[in-house]
Amino acid sequence: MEPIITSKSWNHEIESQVLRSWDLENLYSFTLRKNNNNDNVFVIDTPPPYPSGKPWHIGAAAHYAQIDMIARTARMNGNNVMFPIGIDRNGLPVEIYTEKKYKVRMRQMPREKFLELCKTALDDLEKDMIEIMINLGLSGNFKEYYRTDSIEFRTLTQKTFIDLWNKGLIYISNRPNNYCLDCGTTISDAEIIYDDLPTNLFYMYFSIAENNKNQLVVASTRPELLFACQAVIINPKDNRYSHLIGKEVILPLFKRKVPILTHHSAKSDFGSGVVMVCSYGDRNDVQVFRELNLKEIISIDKNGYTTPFAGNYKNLKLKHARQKIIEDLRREGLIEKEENIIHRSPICERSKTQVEIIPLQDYYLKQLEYIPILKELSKKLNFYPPVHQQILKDWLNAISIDWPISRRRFYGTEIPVWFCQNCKLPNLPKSGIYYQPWKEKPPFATCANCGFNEFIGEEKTFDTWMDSSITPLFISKFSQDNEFYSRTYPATIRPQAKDIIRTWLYYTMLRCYQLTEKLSWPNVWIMGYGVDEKGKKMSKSKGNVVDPLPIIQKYGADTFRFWSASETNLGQDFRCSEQSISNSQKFLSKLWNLGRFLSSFKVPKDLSSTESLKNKNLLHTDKWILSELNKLINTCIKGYENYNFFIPATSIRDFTWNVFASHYVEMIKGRVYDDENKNFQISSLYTLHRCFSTILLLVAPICPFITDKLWKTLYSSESIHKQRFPKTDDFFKEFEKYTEKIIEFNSLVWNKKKNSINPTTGKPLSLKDSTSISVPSELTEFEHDLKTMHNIIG
RNA sequence: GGAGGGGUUGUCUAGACUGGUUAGGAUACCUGCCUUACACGCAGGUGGUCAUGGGUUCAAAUCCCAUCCCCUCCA
Repeated sequence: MEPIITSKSWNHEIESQVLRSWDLENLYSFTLRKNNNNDNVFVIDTPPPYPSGKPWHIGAAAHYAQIDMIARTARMNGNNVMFPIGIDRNGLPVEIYTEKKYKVRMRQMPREKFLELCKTALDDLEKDMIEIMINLGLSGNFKEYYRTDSIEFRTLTQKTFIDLWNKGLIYISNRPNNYCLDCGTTISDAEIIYDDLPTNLFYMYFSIAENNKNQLVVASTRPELLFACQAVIINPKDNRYSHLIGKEVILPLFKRKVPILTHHSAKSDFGSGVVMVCSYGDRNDVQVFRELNLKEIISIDKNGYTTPFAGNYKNLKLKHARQKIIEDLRREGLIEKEENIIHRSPICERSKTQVEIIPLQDYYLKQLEYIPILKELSKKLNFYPPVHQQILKDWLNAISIDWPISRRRFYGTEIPVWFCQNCKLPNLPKSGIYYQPWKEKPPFATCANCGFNEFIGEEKTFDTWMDSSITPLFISKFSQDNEFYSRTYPATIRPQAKDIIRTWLYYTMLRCYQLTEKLSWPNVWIMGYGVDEKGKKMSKSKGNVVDPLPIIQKYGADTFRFWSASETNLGQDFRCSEQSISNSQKFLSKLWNLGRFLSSFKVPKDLSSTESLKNKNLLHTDKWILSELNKLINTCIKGYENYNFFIPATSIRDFTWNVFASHYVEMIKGRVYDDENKNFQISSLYTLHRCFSTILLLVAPICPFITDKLWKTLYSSESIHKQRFPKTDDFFKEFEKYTEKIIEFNSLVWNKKKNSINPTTGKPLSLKDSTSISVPSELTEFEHDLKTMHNIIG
């Protein structure tokens, strides 16, 4: 019989045909079965990726490929799988991208216009991501993919804000924040880069208040902030100054008394070991002010001028104030010495000027009081792998302030608040509608507090995590469709990357608990990140980001997916090298060619029935490989139970290539072609197909394209993705013991032939040449197949 | 500075929780082979002080302590 499959290798261009067939069959659609409580609904809280620039990250593509394996695993276990697809589109990265791409400045153009540009940029970036996800074979809901900047999503974000505000969980407060004087705006930590810059370290004389004489030397790089100094600190272990603790010093020039306190952040070996704490020279000052409960003195205004607190030095550009203060200190002999040092300074990513820290009004979501309950809930979370639970645990122990949720940014969900022009108090609208207070009139006429009728709309937007932390609510139609919500919330599993446990995972737990009093999912699956060939994290600034698209186009999605699964264990970082991706292609080729071989032979009818197995009159070689196959099924099921695709991928490859193809197929070749001996032939054909169809089923979640193509070619018109995983049986367990002996014997024969010279050709014996060797007694039951395989005579 | 993860052949990686034959695989390299599925293949081979030092043990890649180095996150 001629093989149905003729091509000698798996052509990944077939993948697009397979994709079309899935679409036509509507294979992956999700609908709740009516009034069915045994629906086995399996909800994946898919991470909505952020289109922040090109190219998309190869590690991210691998991440989504594996999330799809979770969905396919669940389906093959008989679940009704809801696999939503979303795109996260709010926030800062796209603003920066837009500014660069269109060469504009966000604050130097109409807000409306800038938002339009961001949208255009996002649409463009999003297209690429969606295309990659589809081509990767993701079995998600692309027809109704959601965007976090859609009216529906933003309405929900605003609703949750309004609800939490009404519950008293949100407050407005003045707190120090990063501020770029040059750009005239608050900036987030993400916009700060650090640079080692030369500066002067001034050793200044402070006098002890008791006698106004004993002088204490304080070293600082920021003498211009002297007037905002509220304490000097010393390391508690530094015994040079222990006699001064609790006393006061007098500030030079300003003659104000401040206390001498201890704090662990003072480094004894830096400067004189005495540090002045001003509001605010750097991040550490902020922390010390908070921890030592110091009263802040606002030193700089939004325009970069010194405040009236600077006395003689008020209303000066910070630079001028610095010059003047240093001059005066020198003139009065208050400087012991000056040193040139290199200082690690925070720099604004765009203006390249130093970032200042000034207090600004922001919104805060209460989280501190929720930490104890979240700690309890986190114990109930199943982590895959368990080791990463620690990251969440550590974070829950590290949180020290409430969450600042407002940003002075444009492309985000607007904070739905209007301030009364008269009493200045905030007024909130009813939830359920999308509001844009920066350009809209409020949906109410008078102030709830004083009755005045003029308002100013809030211009700030939310931190993007305010949006993305409610994905489990959005996908379950929270507050929209109660029936749907009650059956899809909590979700089943949250798959996500390791580096956003402190943010996405934590914020989702917090927010969903505050809104529903439930844990948003019982299972969390954590993947490591894709690093470059040298093991370093990929980043745009390093320029080592690998674009997944050309790789997928070159090798195909299944190769990419198989590589991703077989590269490293769950949760570990994985190296991305084209070499190893290209190696994965070989396995698909192997699979394809096994299929080609099998496609020459008729498929037995009762292949999938386990019952028929017992009644078959199978030969020993066949029983042996079935015992090994059963071991494989066991291993794979265990791996899939933990959503650890490394285990099935590597064990399937090993079995298929190194046991099934190399030994079993070679052993039974004689029998499958031997039409004279029907019983022997039937036994081998049955076993061949049983093994191969099982392999296809087992690897289907990892390589959905090639398996579906082979499945439909050989076994059924119904897609492999409608099938269940194979079940184990122990019928032939006793044959496992032969594996090692069989491999050993085959190796022995191959070696013997290699080391024997064929007298006519003068070359080593070919594998088809005959030889004489005795089959060991323990393998007597396999003698027929072994002799045919090796052409053993005598 | 704090926390977490890791160091196994030229390169990548399994094994470590639960100590026990020759440390498994992939790739690269070398040698032979077109053998009725596959040269994207088959067969054979070279290559390892399991980071370093110490401890526990009859026995350590594995457990304990210390040190060094790398990566990531936070400051």
